[in-house]
Amino acid sequence: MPTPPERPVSVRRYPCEKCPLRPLKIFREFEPKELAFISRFKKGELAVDKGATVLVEGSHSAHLYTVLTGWGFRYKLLSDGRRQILNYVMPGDLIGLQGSVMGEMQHSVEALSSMMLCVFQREELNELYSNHPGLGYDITWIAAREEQMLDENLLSVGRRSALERAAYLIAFLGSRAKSVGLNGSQKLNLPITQQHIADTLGLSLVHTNKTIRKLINRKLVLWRDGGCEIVDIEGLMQLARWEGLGEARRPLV
Amino acid sequence: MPTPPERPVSVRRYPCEKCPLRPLKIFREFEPKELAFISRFKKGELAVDKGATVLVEGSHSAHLYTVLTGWGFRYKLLSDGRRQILNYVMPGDLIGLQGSVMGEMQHSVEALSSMMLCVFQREELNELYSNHPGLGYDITWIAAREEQMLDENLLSVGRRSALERAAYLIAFLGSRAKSVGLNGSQKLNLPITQQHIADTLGLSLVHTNKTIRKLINRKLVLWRDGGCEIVDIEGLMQLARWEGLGEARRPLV
DNA sequence: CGGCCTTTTGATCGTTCTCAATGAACGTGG
DNA sequence: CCACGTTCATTGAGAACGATCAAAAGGCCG
Repeated sequence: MPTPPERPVSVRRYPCEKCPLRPLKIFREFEPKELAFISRFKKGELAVDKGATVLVEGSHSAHLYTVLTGWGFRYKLLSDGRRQILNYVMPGDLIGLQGSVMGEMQHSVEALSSMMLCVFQREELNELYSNHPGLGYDITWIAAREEQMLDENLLSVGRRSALERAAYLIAFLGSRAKSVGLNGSQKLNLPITQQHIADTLGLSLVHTNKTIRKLINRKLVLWRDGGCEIVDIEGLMQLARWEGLGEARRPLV
Repeated sequence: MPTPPERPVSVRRYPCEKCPLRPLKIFREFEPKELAFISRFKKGELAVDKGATVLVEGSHSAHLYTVLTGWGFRYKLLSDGRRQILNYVMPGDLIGLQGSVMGEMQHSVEALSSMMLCVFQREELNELYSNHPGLGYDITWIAAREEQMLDENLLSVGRRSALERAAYLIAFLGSRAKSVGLNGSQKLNLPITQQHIADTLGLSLVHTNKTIRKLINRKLVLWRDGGCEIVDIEGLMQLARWEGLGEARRPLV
């Protein structure tokens, strides 16, 4: 049940100067001037409920968002309802760039948990490019990183077996979550259902279930509390023949 | 047989002012200042033989290329040799942006036909962003477009049947080729083997052959002269439930 | 002519899908 | 507190799609 996007709340509980994400070592440091611009660029915060639709394919959104907290996913639908999840979004990720740059969203975004988003005004992107070329470069960097993740996903869906695919996906999400500090102590808990995994891997729900059971039997993951917990990420990576994400520091807009 | 990238030839048979691509209606018009910068940004031309490797996964290329003529494809390999073709490149496309922006190529690029590439110096990207924000924005635009194509491909490989996938791919390549004027008269001829199609769709070669035969029997395509000829692109799109590419004019760097 | 690459075909195998049903966990309203 | 609906996970059986194996045919080029 798609919920229409809320209008941004104007309350700003997280001023950019006190951004909880920025101190993470994975993000590059910003010049004070850049930070000041970002702070001005930011129009407010938007709270999104679990299950709500953040952006809809075909819409012309006037906004660009950065995820502050929570998880979501990008997906596309075929006209008969088949769904393909393209990628997941988590804290620090930019959403809606495609719509901002190319005019119309070609995919939808849904919240996997409740989320808090920073809201930016699409029109001011031009000013960003004009006055802060470093930030413009950063946006390209972010787009290139998204492309890299998609390449990896496409390799997986196209050429890995069901078991390898599942192992890859879980290791991939675990690595990303860890890099933004989403691991309570050591254990990574992914807030996704098996239906999400199926729609990401291009498999049926039933076969996905049987595949995950194999991962559980191999003591690579656990399934509890309605989500997936990673036990042995090294084992998952080895099974999937996956090298892991690059460790480069990245920009946070 | 991967051929190491040649060093750029300095001969410039195609000065930017006389670029054969720029007049095409699909590309947006550039300011004289922008054109002058691009012309200075361009370091030369590189001729690549059919079958040669243009960029290698893992390498740190100092160059960024725009395709002037010819076809190629981007791909990734698993350690046991399974290959996934990620996307195709044709005139007007930028290649190597990932390597330029993020430091290391995460995929390889191979020439499907002989190609002519415009060579740009990676280091000068910063100057581009600083002095020509409009061009910086364009590069982001190009990256977002690539992401959009990948989304579409991922949907296809993940959720379409073999027949739909093949129809989608051929229609997709045909549409792109047409938009850059690669249709000799009306007929579109794609210079790819069935092995390429198989590696793009995530299918085996044998099954790909049988699938293409069905398309031929339905009079949607022909196969001749070692390549694919499109007969009925509407029929292909309908079979794949594909809406077609957006018609927006795009930048050409 | 002989060798290579690509396409084609048939036969069999196995992975994954579909259908159908059940079970477990949770929240809600009576 | 319990009955009920809902969502998500699980299981079995049979069917279908696509993979693999093997072989041959066609085209191209030296």
